[in-house]
This record gives sequence, C-alpha cells and structure tokens, in this order.
Amino acid sequence: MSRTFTDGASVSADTRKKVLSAARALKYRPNLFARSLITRRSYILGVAISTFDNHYYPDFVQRLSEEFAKVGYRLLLFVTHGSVGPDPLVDELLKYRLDALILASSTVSSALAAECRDAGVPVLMFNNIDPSSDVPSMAGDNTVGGRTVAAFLLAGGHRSFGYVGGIEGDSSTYERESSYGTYVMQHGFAAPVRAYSDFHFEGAVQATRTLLKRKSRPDALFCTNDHLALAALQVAQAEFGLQPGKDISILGFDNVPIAKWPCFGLSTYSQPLGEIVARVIELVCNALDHKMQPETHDRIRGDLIVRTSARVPASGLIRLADGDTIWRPAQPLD
Amino acid sequence: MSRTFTDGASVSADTRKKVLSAARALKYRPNLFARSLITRRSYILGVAISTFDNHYYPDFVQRLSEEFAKVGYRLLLFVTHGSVGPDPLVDELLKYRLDALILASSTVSSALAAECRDAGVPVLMFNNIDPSSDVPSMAGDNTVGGRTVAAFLLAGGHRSFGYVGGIEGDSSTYERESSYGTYVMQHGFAAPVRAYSDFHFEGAVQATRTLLKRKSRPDALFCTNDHLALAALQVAQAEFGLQPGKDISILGFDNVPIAKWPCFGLSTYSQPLGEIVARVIELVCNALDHKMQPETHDRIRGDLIVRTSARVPASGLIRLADGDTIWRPAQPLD
DNA sequence: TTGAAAGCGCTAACAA
DNA sequence: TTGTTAGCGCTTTCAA
Repeated sequence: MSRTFTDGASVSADTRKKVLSAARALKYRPNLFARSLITRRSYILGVAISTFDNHYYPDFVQRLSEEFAKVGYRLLLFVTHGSVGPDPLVDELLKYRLDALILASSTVSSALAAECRDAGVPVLMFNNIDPSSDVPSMAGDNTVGGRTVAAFLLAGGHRSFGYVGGIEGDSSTYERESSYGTYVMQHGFAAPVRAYSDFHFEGAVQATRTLLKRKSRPDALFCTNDHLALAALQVAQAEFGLQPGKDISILGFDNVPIAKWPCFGLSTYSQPLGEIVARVIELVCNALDHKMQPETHDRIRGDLIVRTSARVPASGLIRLADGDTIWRPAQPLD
Repeated sequence: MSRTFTDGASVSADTRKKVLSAARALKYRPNLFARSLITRRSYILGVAISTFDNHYYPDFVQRLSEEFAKVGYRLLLFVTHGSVGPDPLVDELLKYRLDALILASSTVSSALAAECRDAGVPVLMFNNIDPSSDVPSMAGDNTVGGRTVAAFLLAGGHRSFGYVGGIEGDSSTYERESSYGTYVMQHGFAAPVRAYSDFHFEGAVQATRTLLKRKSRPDALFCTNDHLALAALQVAQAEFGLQPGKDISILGFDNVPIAKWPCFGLSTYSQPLGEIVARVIELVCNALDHKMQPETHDRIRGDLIVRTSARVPASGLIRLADGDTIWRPAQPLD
C-alpha cells in the first residue's frame, strides 16, 4: 500500500510494517518522478554557475548541497561557462521540473531569470543583482564591503588607490568599485586607477601589471574578488619585488578557503557562507510554498578579515573566537 | 501531437510546424519526468564526491558537467562529506532514477556501489579502486605515477625519501605509496618515511612537520595529492626555511589548476582531466546502453609535470606545446 | 502520417 | 483504516 511511503497518510502500524518488509524483499523503492507527476515536487533544485575556477563557487555549492540535503533536496548542476547563449539554457533548465532555481552565474541575464520564473519556477539570483529586475536576489553587501575596504586602507595610511575589477559592467564589480571609489574621493583622494581582468587569473595578472607599472603607482589595490587578489599578490611580489602588507596593500573580497593559507595571508572582505547559505535556504523554502516576495533583494554583510597582505591600522581590530581578526571602523559605514 | 517532440517519430513538416508554434504560444514544454516513466531515461547522472576542498574535484565535476551537457545529461550532486553513513545514501541515490552513478568519493564503499548496481543503476567508481570488487572503476595510473615520481627523484640525485599520505588504507594513497616505496627500495635506498594527513590541509601541515623534524630529514617528499603537497610546500618554506627545488624536492599528484601558480610551481604527476573525463563519458554511455563490462578497471596514465618545487634532472625533459615541461624516464616504467 | 487508447508508477479523492 | 479508481504527462502500439 502506497500510503506507507506517503507522508501525511494514515496507515496502521501493522500494515506499514508488512508493506515495508515486503518492499525490502522485493527491493522496491518509490519512484520519485512518478510521484512528482502528481505532487508537482521533484525535490530537485537547479544551480547555475559559470565556473568553479573562482574557489568561492565550489565552496558555495558544497555548502548549499549539504544544507539542502538535510531538508531533502538535491542540486542539479548547470555550468554555463560564461559563453553559452541564454536560450538553449532556458529549455534545458525547464526540461527538468526543478522546484526552484538558483542562478549564481554572473553571465546569466535577468531576462533568463524572468523567463524561468514566468514558466513557474521560483528563481533566486545570487551574487548578480539587476536592480531593474523584479526577480528576487541575494548577494554579499558589496556597497558596505567596498566602503569598509576603503576605510581600512585609509586607516592604514594609504593615499593612492587602485582597483582590479572583473568585467566592466558586471554588477558586483560595479557595486564594489563604486562604493570604494566614492568613499576614497569623499575623503579627498583621487579616484582609484582601474583595470579589468575578465575574472580570469591571467587577466588579473595583466591588470595588476598595468596598474603597478604606472609612474604614479598605487600603494593599495582592492580586487573585486579573492581569486583576482591572489593573482595580484603574486605579481606584486614576484615581478615588482613588493612586500604585501608593507610596500603595498592588497585586498580581496569573498574570503575563499585558501585566502588564509600562510603563503597568502590575504586580507579580504568576507562573504559569510554559513549565513548566506542559511538565507538562500530560507528564501527557497519560502518559494517552494509559493511565498517568495519578488521584492526580496537581500544584502548579507561580511567582515573585513585582517591578515598580512595589507597594512593593519593601529585601532579597530577585533579578535574573533574562530581565530580570525577583523577590523571595524569607528563609525558604522551604512 | 506528442510525436513532434519524440526523436524517431514520423510527423509531417506541416503538423510539426503547427504544433511547435502552438507550443510556443502556450509556453508548453515536455515534462521530462513523465517521459522518463515510460522511456526509463531520466537524463540525470548522480555524482558523489566527498568534498570540494581538494581542487581536483571541482575541476573534475565542472569538466564532467560540461561534457555530459553536450550529450544531454545533467549531474545531480551528492556531497558525502566523508562522514555520512552508507545506508541513507543508498536510499537517497536510488530515489532519483539516475541513469548512472559516478562515485568519486573515496569514503564510499564498494559495497554501496554494488548495492546501487544491483538496484539496476550502472555504477562507476572513480579514483577509488577496490580490486576485490566487480564494480567497474577508473582512476589515474597510481602505480606508474608513483614509480615515475620515484625515478624522477632518483634522477634528481635524491637519497632519502618521505611520503605524505591521505588516509592509511585509502586505495589511491596505498597504490601511490607502495609503487613509490618499492621503486626506491629496488634501487637500494631505505623505505620512505611516512606520515598521514587525513586528506586535510591541516593534517598535511602536521604530517610535513613530523617528517621534516626528524634528525635524518628526508630531502624529497612525495605527497599523495597536490592539495597536501601545497601544504607541505608552505611548511617547508615558512617553518623550516627550506627552498623547494633546491634544499628539498616536493611533488604532488593530480596537477590541480593552482599547482602552476608561480608562487607554488608545484611539480606533480598529472591526472589528465580531458582524457579522464572523455573515458568516463565513454564508459557511462556504454553503461546506458547496458554494455558496461564489469571487469573494466581503467588506469589513465598522466605525466610528470616539471616545475620548480623539485630538483630537475639533467636529462629526460620534454617541452610540450601547451607550455608545460614533462619528464620521461629513459626506460618505460610499466 | 495520424488518431485513439493503454499504461509507465505513483498520489489523492472517494467509498467502504 | 483500507480498497478502489481517476489521472498526473508522457510514449508506444495498433488501427485507420
């Protein structure tokens, strides 16, 4: 009797036991897809990412996978690789009856997101905000992050600033850059010199070279993510003989696992993955009950993790229980 | 008419066009799960990995995902995280009607694999060989790899050897270690001193310390994978003041993307991902046609990639078109 | 080439 | 609590 395997059904303990043992004998297992035909639940979530090159994404996907597994959901992976056109992707995504879709690829347009949503799949855009779109989104707090980095650098005594971006026009690149630049300029300094990397390691190497070869070389570099900052770090050291934390300050964004490796000691504004994933789960679970507010545009605040790649200010340091040291400005920055 | 969306069906071009345009108007899309009920094909493949911490796995999963996407399959992700007991996992895996299952987690037992196979799901064990099991498997060529590393170190003039393993008893740790050790001993040297890391970065740090603190310190360290070798590299440099490639040689296995970062320059025995993924696809596609040979136990040979973390021998160097330099022994090692 | 009908494995609604 | 039945959206077979 199928009720044995259905959640809210009434079966006597006795029948239940019998059915269960018979099932075991026959190696019977309920077919989720047949079930999904009538319940309209597949227990499959789609996750689109453009690449795992940036270690933030494997970390994110792993945490997401573990946490969703606890509530009975699995992730179906879509690697968009940046280059794939949007249209075939929509068909691919919609072919599987996903309970929800998490779009963590900055190359995925909000038009695609809207199309999926209109097809009845709840969509969440992750780390890729289109303010003009009404698709719900979530991201680290790029604005507060950019400002905090700027304030940290100012507190460290820096006077000339550089910025290594991903792609010009990319939303996180833009938000981090403009809040950083604005803060610096509000305090009387010149706008940061900028170069873009296309989000690739090699691109970041080139961009850093461009910036450090200038006759008025910036002595502080903010990179739009750790992956790029790690490249910048190596260029500054190996090619320019600069000692990070002393001759130059280099900061990233994300706090990827390897940022804390002793050879890097990358100071960075964190995206608190635990909190972020918890919030994603909350939003998606709401969406599954058709309670997603389209106007949700969450920004999760992180912290400026202080390590060795940037000069450390005399004050504002806080030692955390997990061993990390963070920096907080005297005045809140929001 | 449903024949429009079925592959080998006969429809007139005219009806087809009409159906297609009607479908567009109604935003109709075929339901893959309903289809799978009758065709018994879900176009979903399960991939179990224990963690993304070791960069080899995200790289592997990404490539796998991209290549399988080309032939119409998507990956459903199972992160086993090492700790999960096997039984609930089986139920989870079998709930989704996976067309095949790729078990790339060394913590997954071959008993679990056999159980899934008996339930009718073709299974491929990846990088985790149980010779006593008849579940088909695939892995890098650990034996030739271990021997090649040993020969390379010998050619570099090393005389005392160390080994940093993952978990004692893990199949790849075992195979790499024993072929390396055997080769060294066959050439008249003492067996390598060993320490195990539990596959974690911190564990590798500890293991390396143990090895380098010995009064008769090994001057060559082979680590069972790059993730561990990268840790060893940092310990040797920062804590022991040893310059890799000069005072000590450190080798890894896998050739993960960051191994070539200039700050590491890790010499390593590669797992050629392109070839490996192509072979996985071939095997799985055979399995989908129920043509999987259970006796398949492929070993894919890699190359010793020469960079800066180990002394480089005077001869045997070959410059590749992609910019890498590899080392080949005078005599083949198999 | 097309229409009609059976049935894949399940849940949900209705009786008993 | 349990048996029965309709039907989820599709493919496949059989006739037309």
